[in-house]
Formats: sequence, structure tokens, C-alpha cells
Amino acid sequence: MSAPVRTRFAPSPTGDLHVGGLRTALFQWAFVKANGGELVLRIEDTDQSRYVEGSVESICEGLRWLGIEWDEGPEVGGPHGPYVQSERLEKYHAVAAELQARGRAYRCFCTAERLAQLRKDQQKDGLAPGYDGRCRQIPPEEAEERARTEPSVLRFRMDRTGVTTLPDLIRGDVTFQNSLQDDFVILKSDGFPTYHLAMLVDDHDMEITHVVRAEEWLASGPKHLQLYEAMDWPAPHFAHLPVLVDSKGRKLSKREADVAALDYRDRGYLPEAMLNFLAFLGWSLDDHTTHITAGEFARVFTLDRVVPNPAFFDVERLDALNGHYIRALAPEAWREHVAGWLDRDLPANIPRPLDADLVTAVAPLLQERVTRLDEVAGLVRFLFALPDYPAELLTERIGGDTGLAARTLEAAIAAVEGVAPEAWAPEPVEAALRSLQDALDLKLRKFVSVLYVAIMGAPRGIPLFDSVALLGRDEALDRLRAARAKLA
RNA sequence: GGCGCGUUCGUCUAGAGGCCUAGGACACCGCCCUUUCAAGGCGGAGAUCGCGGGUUCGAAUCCCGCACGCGCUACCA
Repeated sequence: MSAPVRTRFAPSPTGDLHVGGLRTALFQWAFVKANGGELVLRIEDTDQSRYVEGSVESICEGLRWLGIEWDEGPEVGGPHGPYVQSERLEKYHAVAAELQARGRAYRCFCTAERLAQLRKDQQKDGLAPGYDGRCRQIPPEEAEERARTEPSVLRFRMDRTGVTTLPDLIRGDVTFQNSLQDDFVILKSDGFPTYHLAMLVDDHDMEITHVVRAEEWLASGPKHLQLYEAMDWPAPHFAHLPVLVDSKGRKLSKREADVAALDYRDRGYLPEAMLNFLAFLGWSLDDHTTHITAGEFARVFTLDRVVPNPAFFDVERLDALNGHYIRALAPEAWREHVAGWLDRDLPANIPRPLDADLVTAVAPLLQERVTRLDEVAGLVRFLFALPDYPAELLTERIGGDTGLAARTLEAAIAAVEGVAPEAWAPEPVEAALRSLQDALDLKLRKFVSVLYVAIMGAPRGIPLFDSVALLGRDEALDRLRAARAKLA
């Protein structure tokens, strides 16, 4: 029985879950599902200074938003815990000590100032910046003695001969010259491990078989490979995902784009749309598939169909997908979304709970003209209160023809008055308004914008006939008369 | 600066020597439908496959060089 595929998502609790991180987690999840493996969630909080309260909860929430569940980790536990690195310090110290015993790690007392100066000099001389190994010479006994009173870090002794080749599942073999490597820090002066050490220890302990991470980690591959070698541990497989970039081709950043995953949820994107969007950023199934569900993705995903080049996070495509999934929603599910967003976004002075029948009636009118859920309230608001609008808006789409606007409104008032209160329903209302074509001897489309403005305060919106019917006879008449009065 | 990765329509991508006069999707344009706006249907435009050399009967696909972009180059991950 071969070991099951195990991979891990290892975010730092430094703030909101980034969409790039979400994409990485999604691919890891799909990879694991497609292979009957397990996903581990691990919190990498070895940099205490960057810790942000609430990050872990936010990360978990972000993952669950897309339906990504982890088999082990925070909130769910597991046999390899704890899953938070700050709670695993002894393990790192033990491995650090072992590395020292093996002669692969040594104490370094160099100050930040010396290191900075060293880097400066190296850059001036056109050399590759990196630690020069000065403290390698200090005899271990002397180093331990000094460590009692002096601040120090532990560095890994890199093999500087030959090359290190990293077999990447997406890019093939990537080879690095070892002479260009330097002795990096594995244990900081505050006693915390750096990412490199913590990752080595945890991935080994947690039996990770596949390290799937973003491309920005590729360059530190040699460090990790040598670390495994130094401990005589088998290295896992590696796959470096292409990064997500902004419109300038740079790694997605807070400055250029909205990167907080949950913000997308809060702006009205459906999880199925986000998942579909992310799935095709750097991966494809074939030459024609553009829509995919979570289940399908988790069934057919393979790393060899991940491309190595960066992908632009194009919100226009996300919008298109979101509209698609909104339209695909069953009527009842859609109604629930509408109800929720209306309750959230409608002005506070509109009494709650909202009229359930009204919500049920408008929902279908909204479904095919909304791309984001946060547009819903704006389109429906007029049913609760008429927004103020300038008189010119009435004639905006009819070339400023005030006379036509007046005739339209007068005819509309008469027509609507012609619908008896007890006969009030969408069909009679539609018939009444359509009759204006004869009254005015014009196609409906030529003057209908006047009615849109009078009824909803905008020349466009959800269907007019239904809107008038939903508004009720008195309110509709009031609005038509008010519009007529504006023209005078 | 050094090292690494990358380079097919505006965008995401298909493509693993002849199936490519390079396919799909989003965006864009036009027409149809139509009570506005959408949605939907139909059609269109859009890439000499970064550039230059090879290899081959034949290259987007293989090899070499160059250019450009990005990433890394911390006691951050």
C-alpha cells in the first residue's frame, strides 16, 4: 500500500486570505481530491511581528466559502497536530540541534549592521549578495559559550559545490549552481525558526508528499532540498504554481487590485463563480471547457495541465461567470439571495422585515440582469421609495421633447386610471400601457423611457409593466402625476 | 547586478513536427429578438505563435542565441 497523497496549504496569519492564496488552496484541494489524498491546513506564524488578530478565522472562512475543506488542521484537528507553528517550537529546536550535531548548522553572531554592510559591498562589487560564512570558523564549544551571553542565530551550512536540481512537476528540472547559495538562517535570535526550518520539520512530521506552492518559492528550492538531504529525509515532490498578476503584469498586490478573497463574497460574487474563475487561472481541462463545478474540478484536476506562465486576474471574466451562475440558480435559491441582499443593502429607513411577497415577485425580474448581488438593491429600491430625479431626465432619451413627455404622461395617467382597482394585475396594466401606442401613434419604445423615469427615477431598470403593477395603482398614479407636474 | 522562471488573439487558454488557412471562452463590433436595461440567438473582427538563427521535406511545437517581463536575492513568509 503506497502512502496517500498529502499536501498542505500553509498561509501566514498576516491578514485576510489573498485570492492568490485561495487559488493555491483550491488547486491543492482539487489535487488531493482527485488522488484520494488528504489536505492539511497549517498556520505559519513564525514571524510574530507580522501576526494579525483574527487572520486564522478569516482564512478558514475564506476557504470554506469555496467549499474547500481540509482533513487536518485548525478547527478540525488531526493526528499530526498542533497545526500552528508557534506551538511546535520544541520540534524545530530538536531538529536544529540535530543539524548542529551533524555539522550542518552553526551559530552566527554577526550583527544586522555587519550584514547590511556586507550586502552593500557585495552589490558594489557586482557579487551575489549573501552571507559570507564568517562565523563558520568559530569552534562549536566557543560558539555555545558565547551564545549564553550574546544574541545569535543558527545558520544552515550549505554545500557550495556542484548543483542542486529540483524536479518540478509543472516546469521540469530546475537546476541551481550551489556556489551561488549562502548559509541562511534557520533559527532566529528570538528562538523562532525561519520558514525554511519550520517547513522542513512540519512537512516531514505531517508526512507531506507533495508541496504545491506559488512560484515565488521556486528560488528557495535548493535550500529546502539540501535541508532534507542533511537530515537524510526523503524530499517531497514539488510543484510551483504560476503567480497571479495584475494588469501591469506584477504579482497581485493590495495597491493595484482587490485581493482579499472574502471581499469578493461581500461584493456579491457567488462561490461557484469564483471557483470556476480561479480554476481556469493557470489550468485548463481541454480546448473548449469553460465552465466547471467544484465536484468536477476535484475529479479531473491534474498538475500536468497546469501551465507555467503567470495569469492575469481579470475581473471582467469573473463578472461574466458570476452572471452565468446567477442565471443558473433555481428560482427559490435566487429568491433567497435577493431577500438577503435587499435586507442588507436597502436604506435603513425602509421598515424590516421586507414584504416577502414583493421580494418573491421582483426576484425573477432581477435574475437575468444582475452580474453581482450588490446590484440588486439599486434596481429594486424604487419600489420602496421614489428616488428624486431632475425633470430633464424625463426627456433625456427622447431628445428633450417636453411636449411628447407631457402627452405620454397624460395618456399614461388616463390609461392607468382606466384599470379598475379590483382588476389591478400585471396583464391589464400592460394592456393599458400598450394602448398608449395608439393614443400617441408611436411605437412604445419611442416614449417608454419617460415612463421608466416617472416610475423608477431612471430611464432603465427592471421591466416597466411589472414594476407599475407591483407599485400599486395609487402609487403608480401619484408618480405619473408628479412627473407631469415636473414638466410644467 | 546575480540567479531562476516565463513569452500563442486585448485577457484566460487549446496546441506536445504535418489534423493549424492556429481552436474555445471573456471582452469588443454588427444584426435579430425586444417595454428600458439585460439575457438569448446569429454573425464578425481579432494572434505572421516575443525576435534572430538553426535542425527537418515540413516547426507555435525540437536546438542555440538575443530581447523583454516577472520572481527571488531578509533574523518575511
